[in-house]
Amino acid sequence: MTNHPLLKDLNPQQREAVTTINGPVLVIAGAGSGKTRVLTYRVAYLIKELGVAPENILAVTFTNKAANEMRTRIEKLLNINTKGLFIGTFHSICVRILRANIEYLPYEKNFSIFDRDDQIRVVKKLLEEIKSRETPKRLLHHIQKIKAGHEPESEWHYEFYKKYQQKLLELNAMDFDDLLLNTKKLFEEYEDVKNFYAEQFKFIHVDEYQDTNRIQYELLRHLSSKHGNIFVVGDDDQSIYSFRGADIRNILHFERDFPDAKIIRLEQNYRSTKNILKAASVLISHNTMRKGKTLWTDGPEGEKLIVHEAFNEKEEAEFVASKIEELGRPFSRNLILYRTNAQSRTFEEVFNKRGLPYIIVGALKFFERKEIKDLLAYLKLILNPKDDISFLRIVNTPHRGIGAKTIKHLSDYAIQENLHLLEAIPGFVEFKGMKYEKLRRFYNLIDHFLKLKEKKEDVFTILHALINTLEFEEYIRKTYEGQEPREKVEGRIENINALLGLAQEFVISQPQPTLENFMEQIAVQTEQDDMDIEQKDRITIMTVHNAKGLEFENVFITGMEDGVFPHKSALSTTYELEEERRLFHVAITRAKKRVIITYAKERSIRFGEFLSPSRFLDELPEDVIIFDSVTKRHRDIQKEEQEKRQQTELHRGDYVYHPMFGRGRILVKNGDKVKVLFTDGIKTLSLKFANLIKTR
DNA sequence: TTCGGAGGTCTTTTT
DNA sequence: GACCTCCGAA
Repeated sequence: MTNHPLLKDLNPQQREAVTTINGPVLVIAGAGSGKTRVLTYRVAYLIKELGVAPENILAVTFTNKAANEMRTRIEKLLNINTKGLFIGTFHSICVRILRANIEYLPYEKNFSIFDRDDQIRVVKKLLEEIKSRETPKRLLHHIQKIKAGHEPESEWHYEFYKKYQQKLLELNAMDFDDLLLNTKKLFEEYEDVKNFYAEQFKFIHVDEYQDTNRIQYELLRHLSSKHGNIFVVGDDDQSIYSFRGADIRNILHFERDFPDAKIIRLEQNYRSTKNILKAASVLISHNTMRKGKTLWTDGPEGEKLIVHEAFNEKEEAEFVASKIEELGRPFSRNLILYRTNAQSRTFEEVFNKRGLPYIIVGALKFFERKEIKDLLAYLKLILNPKDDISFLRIVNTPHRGIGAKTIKHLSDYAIQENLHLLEAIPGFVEFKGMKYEKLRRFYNLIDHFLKLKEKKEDVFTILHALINTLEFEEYIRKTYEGQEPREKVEGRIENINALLGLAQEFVISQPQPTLENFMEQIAVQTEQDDMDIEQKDRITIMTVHNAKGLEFENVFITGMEDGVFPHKSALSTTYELEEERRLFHVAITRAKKRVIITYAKERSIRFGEFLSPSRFLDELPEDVIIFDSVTKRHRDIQKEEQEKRQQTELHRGDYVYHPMFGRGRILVKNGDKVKVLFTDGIKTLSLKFANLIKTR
């Protein structure tokens, strides 16, 4: 059996992982150790070699993209159709289960799924009624914490959470957390339902186990309660989602939670050079909360990691651009990473100026674009007329002269009559008279589409008619022309067509292309994934979080300053700081050949304040990194300065050093202000901000 | 009553 | 720059 052709391209540990079928298995898979391969081969092995029916296999991935990739790979490997196989994210699988068992829940089958934006709107709406100093974002954070099983911070927070849940129920809507929570509740309250799924899923696989949260863990316990064949893959050193409730203890305590679990370590790395691995290993060894493992490779030693100091973000981007030009084509070998999305802008500007092709992944995802969200809000309202949040979003988009006052009056009437906003319109107009003709027209518009939906028209027909009726393209043109460059406006139009294309594809590929089924798929599909399949030769730019699972020849890790990376909000506790370190570890291990790290002395988001290099840079082993010449000079000078202990008093006539202007001499000193003669002229500087260093 | 412009504030990561 | 609030014009 171990000679099966499927197994010949696996190393001994990978093979063991693939062929250990019964009972709980934890695979600790370091970066680049072939964990995706193990997962796909295992599923293939189950089907092909052991004759397991695809519908008895469940595979949970972290993103929809990963799910699609896995499915494609298995199909290639086995040359079969994987229709019956359950592959998806926790959220997409839960939606399927909820919809199939909706009669047990206080929701209707056409429930809306609220994303973060919708959630904020709900919280805001509730806040209007109560006066509070809390911001919607903070409150939402509290709500999510409570849902994740944390103790509420106060009775008041708990009360607010209850109100929020009540509101969602009224709107026939669930947020992302509810999808998981309600599934869990369903399993706990109806044993038959639980047993049905626990019976069906004889073999359970979970990818990225280090980033599962408590609810997901509990769901897995329920699902594995019959057969106990649970196979999880993860890397505690790559756990980077605790802010969203991921609980690293799930992976750290796996053996305790699932007794007799088999642990398999994949430590051979097939991706990076020795130098890169060494940097990553030494860095991560500073963490205390880890299972501990050592990655090794047969590969070459490779180049050292380069560190470059830039004066500001502009120069940082210029440096990266020059380096990429120097390395030459193909550009697609290069990945640029940063900690926060806000850092993307400078790269965009500089690359545009130089004519370098690039793609920013995830900055503004397809389904988060305004024009797409507006259209989806129409579809959501048509699907679920109780969805007041979507109603409010589009009642005056495109503009139809329905402003805040009108809405307020309608809303008062709706509350008084205990109706939802849309259904309140006819009565309200009758009651208040012709003044509200515009509302009536809006009602007729939606009503028309409700009828189309009831006639079971397909989603393409509905969306197409909607875009035409709204004259949506003209609206987009009118709104943005003159405001934005032409390509950007055309981009918006293209987005609309892309959504239409998606609907068309759905109609062709699905046996029942109803609005309901389309929205089910769309709601949990938050990436731009399939929208951008074109293979072009361009640089990839994204956050480190987005880079998980990817690999590139050259990786630029930018913005390595204290306060940016590690982020300033994560400096106070060891727990948070360790997560930032794992994040940096993820960044480094994306690289196959080269790692280039940059940091800036100044950044416009924190203007006037000079930044210091990230503390993580000091944790990298000295023998595998080199500072480029400019950086080295700056660092030497700073070191010298530190040795001399705190800044010496500066006087007229002193020689000084400035990070951008270089060496100079103080001509005039007046309190905090100094005039300094540099090689390229006289500058007036503030001692507080300029960070002048006395040299000589 | 609606709507657009001006001016102020804040900015982590995402299924 | 995204988002909010405030204010004056239509």
